[in-house]
Amino acid sequence: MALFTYTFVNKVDRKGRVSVPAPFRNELARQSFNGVAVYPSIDGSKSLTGCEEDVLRQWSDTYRADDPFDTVSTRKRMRLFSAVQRLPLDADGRVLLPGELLAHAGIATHAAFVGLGHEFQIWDPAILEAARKAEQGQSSEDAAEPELPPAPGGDR
Amino acid sequence: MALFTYTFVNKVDRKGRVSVPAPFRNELARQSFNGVAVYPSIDGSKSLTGCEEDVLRQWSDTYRADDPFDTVSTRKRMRLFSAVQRLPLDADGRVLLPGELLAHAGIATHAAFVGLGHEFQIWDPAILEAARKAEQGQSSEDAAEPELPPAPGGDR
DNA sequence: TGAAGTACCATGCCATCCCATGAAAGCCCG
DNA sequence: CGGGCTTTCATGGGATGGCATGGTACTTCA
Repeated sequence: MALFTYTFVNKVDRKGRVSVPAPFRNELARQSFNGVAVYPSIDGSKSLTGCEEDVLRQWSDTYRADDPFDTVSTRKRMRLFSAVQRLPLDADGRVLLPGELLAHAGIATHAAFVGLGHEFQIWDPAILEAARKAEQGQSSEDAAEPELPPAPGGDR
Repeated sequence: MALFTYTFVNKVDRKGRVSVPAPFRNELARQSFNGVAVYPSIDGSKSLTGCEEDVLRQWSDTYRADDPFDTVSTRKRMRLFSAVQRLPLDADGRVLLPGELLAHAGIATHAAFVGLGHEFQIWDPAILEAARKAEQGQSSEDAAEPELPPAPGGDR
């Protein structure tokens, strides 16, 4: 299974093309589909989420057991799956981000690929920076959440 | 599980390459990925932390089971994975430390590899020395903590 | 025929690979 | 016990290939 780490900032050209960072590409290459599934992040942030097709399939399987009358499940599935685009990688390892997705994430000239383990997000660098600052301020204010554990395992 | 001990000081060449100490390398060789996972230390010190990639994989596997709508999980994963870089070892047992990581740790010409058991840290030798001194002064003040044993010599 | 999208080609930088050097430690054999 | 040989490491430099990026030609559909 893929493992995405680190944050890479690449340039978006006039046509909306971006190079997917080579380490991410290598992870994606382990699957059959030569590309990436991208959709607006569901955590409400101004960003996109990218992952392998397999991850979506796995989630779909867990929802399959839901009661067909469960409207919450339906709403979640709509939010999750209805906007997913499968973007193929070109010969040079780039994807073409549709204007719709670029607009959602507020991306203009640069895109930050942020590794989140089994998936990753795509941000406008400035917006990402602002979100990080906000997060930091918040966690030091409310002090409800303890600092990230230095040891593996920790507080999950 | 790997066990990292002792402190080694190695040189960083003009390209940013450093030899990982052979004893550390032998510990890392027990896993499948021939490399190290490195990230800015979470304790806030001007240093980097290195560990096995397998540890990251374990973390990622446990997070994968989380509900995609769990925003807390997403925030945690952002903090965990977005700054972790997986550095491959070259044929001579060296890694290339990216400029960003070098800058964070204030490393210029030399890097001190400090064994911490299941993980290790990478410091600029001078900053490490200063941190040890500061620690010593502090612990002699409150006298709660026993003295940190004086580090056995610097560069081999 | 024009515009948009797609495939292909070109370039420059940087990381990776490969080889060489030197020092130190361990080993073998006398 | 001692001397020489071999191996392991750390370190340096040069060359090659990958990767990010920009541009051009071609195709497709309106």
